[in-house]
Amino acid sequence: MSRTTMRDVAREAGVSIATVSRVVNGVDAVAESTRRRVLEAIRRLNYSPNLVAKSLVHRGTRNVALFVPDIMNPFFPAIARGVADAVASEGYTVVLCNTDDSTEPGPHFERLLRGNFVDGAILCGTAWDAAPLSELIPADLPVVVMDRRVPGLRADSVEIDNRLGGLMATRHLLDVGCRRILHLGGPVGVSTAEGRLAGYLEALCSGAADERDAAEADSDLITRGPFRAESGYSRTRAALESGLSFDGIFAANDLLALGALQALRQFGRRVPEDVAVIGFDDIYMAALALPPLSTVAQPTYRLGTIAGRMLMDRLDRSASPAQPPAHPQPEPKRVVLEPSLRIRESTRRERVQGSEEE
Amino acid sequence: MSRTTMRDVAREAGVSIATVSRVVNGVDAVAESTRRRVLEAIRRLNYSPNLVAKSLVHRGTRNVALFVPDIMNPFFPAIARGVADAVASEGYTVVLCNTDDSTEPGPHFERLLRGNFVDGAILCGTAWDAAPLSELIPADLPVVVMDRRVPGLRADSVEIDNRLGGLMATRHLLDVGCRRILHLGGPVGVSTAEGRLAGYLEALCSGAADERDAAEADSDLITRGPFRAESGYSRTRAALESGLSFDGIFAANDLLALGALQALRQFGRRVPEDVAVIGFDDIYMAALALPPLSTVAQPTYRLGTIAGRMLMDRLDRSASPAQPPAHPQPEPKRVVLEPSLRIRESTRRERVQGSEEE
DNA sequence: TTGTAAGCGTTATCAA
DNA sequence: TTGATAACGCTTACAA
Repeated sequence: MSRTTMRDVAREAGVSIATVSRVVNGVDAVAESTRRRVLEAIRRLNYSPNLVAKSLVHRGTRNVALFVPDIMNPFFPAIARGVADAVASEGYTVVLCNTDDSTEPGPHFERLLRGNFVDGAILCGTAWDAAPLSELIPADLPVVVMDRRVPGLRADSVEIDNRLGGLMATRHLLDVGCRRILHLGGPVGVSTAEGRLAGYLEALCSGAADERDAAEADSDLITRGPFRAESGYSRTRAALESGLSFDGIFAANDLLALGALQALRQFGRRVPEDVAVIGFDDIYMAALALPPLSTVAQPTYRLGTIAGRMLMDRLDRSASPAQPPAHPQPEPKRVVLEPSLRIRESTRRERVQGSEEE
Repeated sequence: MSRTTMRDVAREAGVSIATVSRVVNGVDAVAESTRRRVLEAIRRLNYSPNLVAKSLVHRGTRNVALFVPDIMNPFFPAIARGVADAVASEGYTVVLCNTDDSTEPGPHFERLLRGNFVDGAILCGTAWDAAPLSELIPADLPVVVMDRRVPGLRADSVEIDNRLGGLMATRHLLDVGCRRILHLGGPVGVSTAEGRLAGYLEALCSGAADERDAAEADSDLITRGPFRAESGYSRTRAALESGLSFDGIFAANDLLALGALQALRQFGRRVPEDVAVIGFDDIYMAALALPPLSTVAQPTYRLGTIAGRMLMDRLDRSASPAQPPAHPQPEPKRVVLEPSLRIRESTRRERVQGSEEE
């Protein structure tokens, strides 16, 4: 009834369990004849080693945990795939957990990380504070944070330059002639949202210094809320109904922008003629939108592979016996990638002035 | 340096390791005073139990494996989420593996299923044969198959009625006046693709019996190939270039349909006026396409939750000590869901005759 | 109510 | 080249 074990194989082959272990792992050197006998017994019994037992001895499952807010959100599958591919090359598999934007690590986190079920973890887009995290994460378990930052957490991180992205988006809108740009911002306190807003403000301020008629940085033009399409829809609708005037929208992500597009269409505003719209992320729906949505692209798959690699590096290091004497753990690494502008129909209109940029 | 164990807690609290186990698991009854001492020691030492060791004793990790072709394919995230939610309610987590349409189970499969790293598995859209699978899958490890069927494998399964879906799609096209319907089929031998094609043929044959001018079932109108957008594009383009005449397209999935839309646009064919197009799956991009794509919707999230639940049921059963005497394992269950027609712009034109169906 | 000790299925050390 | 045997961290009879 139960699965066959090494003991069974040993009995079948008439050798000790230690010898079976040796041939299974290919260590030590076994006489060719016994080796053959053992292999034969393994085949006959259809044996395969129990990795849980192995993990107990080695103190390492070859699993890593990946936490994302929601795998159904089109931003995350490519990241998940990137991580999976990166770690698969070292024989690791990924345990996927949806956090649903919970404000603190849940039971899954506890179970996996503290229960030794994974050797490392990647936190993507989580909204958890550094304090509870640092307390919960075992000292010997490497973690890499991506997308959102977790200020104060001592961990490797990968992200894009969100400020720069916000700057690029807003400058582009200014370039195509927008003067009053509505910002559909992300949640307050979330690093990605804050960065994009900072870029927006920076573009507006430096823009005003130009000779061109100053674009306005009006606090009425800034709204904050969840990164969801409905929120983009309702906030744009509210702006439209309140009679607020604006000729451009910079949405902090594509979902928000898609919602905005819908509201605009409903109110008979033409895009890009009446209002130009740009989003952030470049999820594939962006290219398919009506009209196709300009956006600031993130290299999601690559972000995933980088995070995966960083984790593998830490794992290799902690596995190697030779600890450098100075720091037991090297300083956290931080990689910041540059986003890139993807211009499509939603902002394509004749330039107001100069500034060639294709 | 190493993680704190029960032994440490026992020493700290001045009790035996068995007692610590008792209070951690809340069994047996411990004197309130010692219980408090143990709890206090746990807190001081920041102890949490090692689940790998626990799994070894209990012969069960609370993990299940989910195999999908590619989590980046928009059809799968909702399934993954459905599975995750269903199993999370019983304290299970999911290990995600991308199979990339490999023709046989890879090392991950071996590792996870045979290495006792998961208690069960869900195979979604895999293209593996029953023979290697049944040999590889341990007898005591429940598996549920979804999306594609694996003929000959003794396992629970969840799927939609693909033949019915093909029938509905084709009938709808006939209803809006199409007479020569190009079928962009999926790969040969894949159950979903075969089912949809069968429905297409059935609709055409029964349609011809009507008094209405017979729709043609021309073998030139049937193409087969991978479920990918590029394939839909190139096959449609080839049909267009060869001068083949058709006034409707039934694509075996949305990705194929999206590709077809692109080719049609490039050749100046109007959709739906010149050719009506319908897809299959209802991935969210479908609604955002240009024009919005009619399609046969699959309840993906629900498919996932059902598969997850089926697996949980098997797991509960195998955990319970009371084995029914007759069959050690009850017969495989099979649930087949009905797809539903989602009509959008890509087929919206005046009906040719009767057949109200909104 | 508590402790001792025998597993769970491996690996690894030490003798033989 | 092989075999005992003590871990790995926990659960669970069985005794006390």
